[in-house]
Amino acid sequence: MRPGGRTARTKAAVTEALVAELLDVGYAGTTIERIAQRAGVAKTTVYRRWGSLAQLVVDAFADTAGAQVPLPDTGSLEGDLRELGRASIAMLRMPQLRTVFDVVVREAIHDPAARSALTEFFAARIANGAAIVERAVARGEAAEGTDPAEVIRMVGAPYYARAYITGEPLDPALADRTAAVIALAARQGLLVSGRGTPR
Amino acid sequence: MRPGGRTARTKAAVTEALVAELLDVGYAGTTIERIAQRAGVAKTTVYRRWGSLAQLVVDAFADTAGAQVPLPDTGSLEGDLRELGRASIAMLRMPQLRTVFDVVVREAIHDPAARSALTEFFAARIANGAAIVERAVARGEAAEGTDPAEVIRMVGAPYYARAYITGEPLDPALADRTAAVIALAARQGLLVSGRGTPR
DNA sequence: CTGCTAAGTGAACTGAAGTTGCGTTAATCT
DNA sequence: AGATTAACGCAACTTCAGTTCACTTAGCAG
Repeated sequence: MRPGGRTARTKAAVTEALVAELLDVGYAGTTIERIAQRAGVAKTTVYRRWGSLAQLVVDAFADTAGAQVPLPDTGSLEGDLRELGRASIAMLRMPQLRTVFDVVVREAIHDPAARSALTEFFAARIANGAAIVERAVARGEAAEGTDPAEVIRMVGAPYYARAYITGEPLDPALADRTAAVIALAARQGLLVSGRGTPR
Repeated sequence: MRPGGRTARTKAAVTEALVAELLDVGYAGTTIERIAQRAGVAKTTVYRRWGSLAQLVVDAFADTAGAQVPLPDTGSLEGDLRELGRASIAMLRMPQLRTVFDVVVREAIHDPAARSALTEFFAARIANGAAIVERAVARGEAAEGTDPAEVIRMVGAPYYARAYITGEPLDPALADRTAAVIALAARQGLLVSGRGTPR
């Protein structure tokens, strides 16, 4: 009963109903009872398997988030960082993805399960993006010893800060400026690991 | 009855009880009923004046957040930005302030009242910090036409992104590196308003 | 001092989220 | 195929946040 049986069908049905409900009535209006009804499942089932709405969302996110985004390779560090930034902005603008992401960010503030799902999501993205920086170092566009993780983190920070903290608009042009700033810093050796670098 | 009468006393008592409860049992464990009890007030009163726990927190935040933080003036842009960053990190580490801030950030994701409270809070901080950049331009440390708001925003982004999005640790040393990166970018004219600058 | 009104009180009520117990279905093992 | 067991369904129940309403108190005006 573990692999592709009833369990998997139920999970798929519930997850689909969840996303549909989130889009229809928003997180505030979403209830487990309605999701269960929509998925053609008893609410007991949902409560037993997930326990709460938040955990259900986190679970759905953790499943989806693994999708690898193809890394840009424009030939220059600044170009790659710009593409990376545009991808982040585009992601934050996809309604159905954003809805789920919003919930995870909210829950992560006080729920350890959501926190680790989100942290792992970014850890994977950062690890994935490191190749960009390594190529740049090889080309001499970034100083020897530049910390790849720190570069990728710095590139993403402005978008997320705007979207979730200051609440300011997300303009794709922001990616241009951010890429220029970080590429310059990397070239000048301001992002080498070690001094002034946490961890 | 408007000024310093019963109304004001009630508000003060409830606000104090709110913060105490948040610190004692966390947001998840906090209920309006307990706050009312602790404040020596009927829960009806709280429901009528604030309507929900979230709005109560937002109200408390909006009242407190006006406090002006003294601007650093170290004599150099990088030094000022570093101090600014350290202040942000320190703020995010004060438990009772952080508790309230966490709730506002959470609520801002789906509640317009919390969203505008938070956005206004940062707008004030950014406006306040602009003087640092203007001094730097006057000293020739930043390019003519550098957008003060953008500099301040960029300096803050990494801390908030770490605290609320990626969930990575907040090391005061992060302020050093961030200040160096942004100061360099400002000097090189990468943060002038106009091209590539949203709004 | 007397009356007026905004604000607060307390208790009863409502409704829906979440739980429990037991019977049923469906995948897996031999 | 029959036995086994994990997962699901259903209906009743519990619990508590949030509402309602009739009544009381405190500040203010004339």
